[in-house]
Amino acid sequence: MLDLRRLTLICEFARRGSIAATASSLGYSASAVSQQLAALEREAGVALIDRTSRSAELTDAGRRLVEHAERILSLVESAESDLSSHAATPSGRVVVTAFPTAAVAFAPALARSLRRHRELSLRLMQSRSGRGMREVESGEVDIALVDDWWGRVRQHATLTVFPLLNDPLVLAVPRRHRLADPDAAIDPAELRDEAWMATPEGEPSRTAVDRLLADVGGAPPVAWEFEGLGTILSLVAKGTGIAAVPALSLAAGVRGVVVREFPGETIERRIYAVARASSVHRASVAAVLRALHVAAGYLAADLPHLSLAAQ
Amino acid sequence: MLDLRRLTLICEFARRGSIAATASSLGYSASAVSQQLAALEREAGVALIDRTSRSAELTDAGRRLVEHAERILSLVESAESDLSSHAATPSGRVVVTAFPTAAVAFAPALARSLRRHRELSLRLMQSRSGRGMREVESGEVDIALVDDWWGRVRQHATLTVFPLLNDPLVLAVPRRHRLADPDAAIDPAELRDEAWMATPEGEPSRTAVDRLLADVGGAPPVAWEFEGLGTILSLVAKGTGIAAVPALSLAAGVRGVVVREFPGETIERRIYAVARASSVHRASVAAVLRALHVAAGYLAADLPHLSLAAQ
DNA sequence: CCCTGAGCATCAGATCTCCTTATGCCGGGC
DNA sequence: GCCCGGCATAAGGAGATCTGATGCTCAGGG
Repeated sequence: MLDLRRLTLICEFARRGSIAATASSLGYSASAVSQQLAALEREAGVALIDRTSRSAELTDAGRRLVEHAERILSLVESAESDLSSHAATPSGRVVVTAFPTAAVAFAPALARSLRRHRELSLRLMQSRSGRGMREVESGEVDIALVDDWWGRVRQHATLTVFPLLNDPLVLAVPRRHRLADPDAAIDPAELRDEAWMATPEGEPSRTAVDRLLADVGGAPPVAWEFEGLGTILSLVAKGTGIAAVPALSLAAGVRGVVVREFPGETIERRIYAVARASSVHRASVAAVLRALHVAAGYLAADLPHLSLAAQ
Repeated sequence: MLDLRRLTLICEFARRGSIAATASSLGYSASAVSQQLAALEREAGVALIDRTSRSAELTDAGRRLVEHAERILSLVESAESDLSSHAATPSGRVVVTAFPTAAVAFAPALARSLRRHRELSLRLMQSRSGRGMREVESGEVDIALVDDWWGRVRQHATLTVFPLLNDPLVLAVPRRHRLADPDAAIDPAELRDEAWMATPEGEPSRTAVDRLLADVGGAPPVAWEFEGLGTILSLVAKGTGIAAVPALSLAAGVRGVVVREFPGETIERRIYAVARASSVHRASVAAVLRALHVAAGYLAADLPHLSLAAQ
C-alpha cells in the first residue's frame, strides 16, 4: 500500500526539484529521501524518477502520482482538521500527577469541575516532589502539580507552567492549646519550648519549616518526625504537639486543629500545574487545566491563608 | 500524520464491529489491532473508540474519521490503479542474474530485444549456479537464468519457472584434430587416449561431463582442469586438448574449434528463467522475460545443437 | 585540462516501529 | 461459581527508517 509519508516526499520533490532540496525542506538526510523514493518506486512497480548522477526528475508516471498524491494529502489534511476542531469536545484520558497534599486537596474540586465532561476520564496519581516535571516531559503523565519553595520553577522550552496557588506555612495547634486563642500573642521565644512535629529531614517542606522557625526565633528541636502531613495534623488534633504546615494540607479537613499565622513574614510556596507545550491545546488537557484553575479558586475561598497565584 | 494502514484498520473495525473480528479479517493479532488503533487515537488527539472490557465501538469522532478514511482510501486505490495500468509501458530497472555462460550468450540478444524499451534498464549480473533461485526469492534480483542437469528445477510456490533452452554437451576439438573431420567416426575407446580438459570437480557441468564420458566408453582421466568454459574453449582452439562442453558455451564465438556430437545419447541440461510469481506481470519484468524467449530463439537458430525447450 | 563542489546511490549501524505471544482483567452466559 | 471470549498491556524479535560515511559522476570555473 502507498505510504502517506512517501507521498509527501514525492510531492515535495516535485516542488523542490532535487532530492537534496527535498531533504533539506523536510528535515531528512538526502540518503533517507533517496531510499524512501526508491522504496516508493519498488512499491509502485514503475519508475517515478529519472535519476542521473547529478540530477533527478519526475517521469510521466511520477507526475501522475504527484497529482493523485496532492488530492490524497488534501483529504488527509481535511480529516486531521475535522478531528482537531471537533476535539473541542474533551474526551479521552488525561493523566495528572500530584504530590500527595495537592492530590488530596484538588481531587474533590477537580471531580466537581470535570463532571460535565462525560467523555473525559481523569487519572490522578501521586508522585514524590521533584519528579512531576520529568514525568510530564517524558510523556508518562499529561499534567503535573508541582510545588516550589525557592523560586526554581521556570518556564521551559517544551513545558508550559501555570501558577495556581500561593501556599504559606501556617502554625497548627491543638484546639485546647493556649495559642488556640486567636487573641493570644505568639511569642517566638516561647515557641522554642513547644513539642514540634515535622516531616522528615530532606523533604522540601521540612527544609522550609526549618528555615521559618530559624527566622522567627531560633530553631527549636523537632521532637517528632512523621511522614505525611495528614498524619501530622491528626497528631496535632490529638494534642501530641504543634506543627508548621502548608495551608493546603488543611484542605483535608482535619478537625480539632486551630490555625494561626506566624508572626512576621512567613515562608510560602507556589503551586503550579505543568503540561507539555505541545498538548496544552489538546481539548482534554485544556479542560483539565481549566478545572485546576477553578479548583484552585475553590480552595483559596475555603482556606483563608491560601491565595490565588498571579499569572 | 495519519497512516493509511491504520485508516484501513479503523475502516475494517467499522465494518466488523470488534477488534477481534477486525484482526481476523486482516490477518493480524487482536493485540496488534488494539495497539495500532490506540496509536491512531494518540495521533488524532481524540478518542475514536469506546472500549469496555468486552466490547469496543466507534465514538462520534471515530465515525467521522471513518468517513474521511473511506474517501482517502478510495483515492489511494485510484492512484494505485492508475500506476498499475500505465505501467504497461515497461520502465525502471530489471536485475537479471545468470551463470556465466548464459550471461555471455544471452547478453547480445537481450540487448537487441530490449533496445526499443527506452525506459527500461537492464542490469545483468553473474552468479554461481544454484544461487539464482534464492536470489530471486529474496528479491535481490528480479529474474535468474538457471540450469538443470538432473531434472530438479520445479515450479515453486512463489516462483514461476520458464523453460528456455535444451543445451546438450558437445565434443569440442581443435580444427586440425583428426576428429575435426565430420566424416571421421568417433570411437569411444579411442577417446580415452585424448588429452581432456574440463571444469573443476564439483561444478555441475563437470559432473555431467564425467557422467557422459563414463557412459560413452569409460571415464578417461581429465588431464587439465580450468575454471571457465571460455578458457577451455580457447585452449581447445590452441590445440591443448579436447573437451565436452555445453553447446551454449559456443555462443561466445570462439574460433578454431570444431564441434561434433557425441555418439549415442548425450547428456543435456535445461535452461530456465525464474521470476517471482508476484512480479511476472510487472510490465518491466514481463518485457525482459519476453526478450529472454526471443533471445533463446536467436540462440537456437545460431547454434544447431541447441533447441528451444517446450513450455 | 584539472580541480572543486554538488548531487545522488549505496552501505553499515543505530534506533524506532510493528507485530506476536503471553498474561491478566472483566463481564456475560451457562 | 466457572468458563470463555474480548480487550489491554508488557516483553521481545524482526523489519523499517533514519543518519553518517563513502564513492561515483559531472558541470563549472580557474
